[in-house]
Amino acid sequence: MDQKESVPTVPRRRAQGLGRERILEACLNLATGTTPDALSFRKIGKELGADPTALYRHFADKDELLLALADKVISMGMIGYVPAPDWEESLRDLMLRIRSSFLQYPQVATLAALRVTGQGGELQFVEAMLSALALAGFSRHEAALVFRACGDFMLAWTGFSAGLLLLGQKSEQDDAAWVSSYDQVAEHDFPLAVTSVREMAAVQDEENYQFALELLLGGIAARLQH
Amino acid sequence: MDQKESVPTVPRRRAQGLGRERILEACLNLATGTTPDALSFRKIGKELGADPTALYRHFADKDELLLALADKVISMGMIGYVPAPDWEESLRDLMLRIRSSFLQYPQVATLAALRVTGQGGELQFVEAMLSALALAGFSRHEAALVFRACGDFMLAWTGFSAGLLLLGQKSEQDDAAWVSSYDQVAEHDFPLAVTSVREMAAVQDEENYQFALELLLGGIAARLQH
DNA sequence: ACCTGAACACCGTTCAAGT
DNA sequence: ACCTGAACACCGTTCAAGT
Repeated sequence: MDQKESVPTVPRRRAQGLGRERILEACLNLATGTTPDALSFRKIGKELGADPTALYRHFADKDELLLALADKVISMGMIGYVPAPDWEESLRDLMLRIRSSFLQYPQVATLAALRVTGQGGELQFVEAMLSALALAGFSRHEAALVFRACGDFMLAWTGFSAGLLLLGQKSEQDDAAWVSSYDQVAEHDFPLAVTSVREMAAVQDEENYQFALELLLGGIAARLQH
Repeated sequence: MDQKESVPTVPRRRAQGLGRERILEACLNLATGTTPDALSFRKIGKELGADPTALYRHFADKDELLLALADKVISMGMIGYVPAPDWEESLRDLMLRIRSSFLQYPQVATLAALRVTGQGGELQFVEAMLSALALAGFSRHEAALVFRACGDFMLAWTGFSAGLLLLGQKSEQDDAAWVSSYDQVAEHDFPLAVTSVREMAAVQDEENYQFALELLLGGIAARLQH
């Protein structure tokens, strides 16, 4: 009630100050979409209406900014998650929702897929995964191994997919070149490759991930029956 | 025998000319090791004793150079491959040998894991994979789906692993930070994560890939039994 | 026909200077 | 306490000029 605390707690106080939260918001805005280098300091600065180097006042370097962004993206992906009665359903849900959250911000996904944030969102995800694996009946040791396999499977493939999104039309050119180059190959030398190239090139990344995920989950289930 | 053709065909003719082969060799030399940006045009030029921009005389751009490099690496990985009597053994072999060939040149792996070379090495790999899947009894359509799942699993994870190699000690710092940050978390809130973090962090990437690969192969085998 | 070197538009990061 | 702007050492790529 005195002069110091009389400033009302309306959200717009210190609106022109930078602050970590405002910076992270601006970064997520920029990271929607598939522009490579969308997250350069110069572009973030422009988005914020501030000098690029002002960011160093709030984050030690690009790395720290990136990890904070990544954890935010994981947290957003965990919103609304509820464990299913079936452990396999929970695993599937987790490995789809974090992936799709990352793919909304491809630039964050490519840069942070191989990093450990060590922060809240990641903790939620890890706890949920381990909980599902415990429910499945895995021992603590086995659960740790299966978690790493699943987690890195998801992160590796998500980084891969995000890279494809950022490649954009270059990736489509690759697929076209795949078909046309195999068409010029002697069918006698590579009969299976030449016959199947169209079918293989037609597979879209998202269905491919889901198919591989089912294979992986199938392998995990098979492992439970000794 | 006349003056034009009298130059002996010893290997050292046009030794100072650049040529695609010499450039590719120099690139592979530079790409051994885990230096990020080892394959910049300026560094390649230095390695060759030529101006960086001279490369544009032999490759349209960095992309074309990269695809040629990637295909060379795949070809090297296929050397000595012989199909096993067991289809599962062949798949495993292929998905380990191409990975390990790429990981000898991490810089090539990160840059080219999500590209299609459309060239000879890739053709050999694709044909060998499809051949193993046909032996397993998969239909043409199913084989195409399983190939894409296996191929992209291998490429995605290999790109992931190469990225870890290039991160170097930063990646080790991440693992250390993983353990220490979870140690500061209330065990009541995240009991499983806090209990298992050491065990999870201890898993090495190579064993992790091999474990996940076995799960995937298990899932494929399970799928064959309807 | 092939190579050179200056130049352009970008990076992340540092640091002295401003307010 | 926070922000600015010039500077540094890098990128890939283009282009006029050399031989």
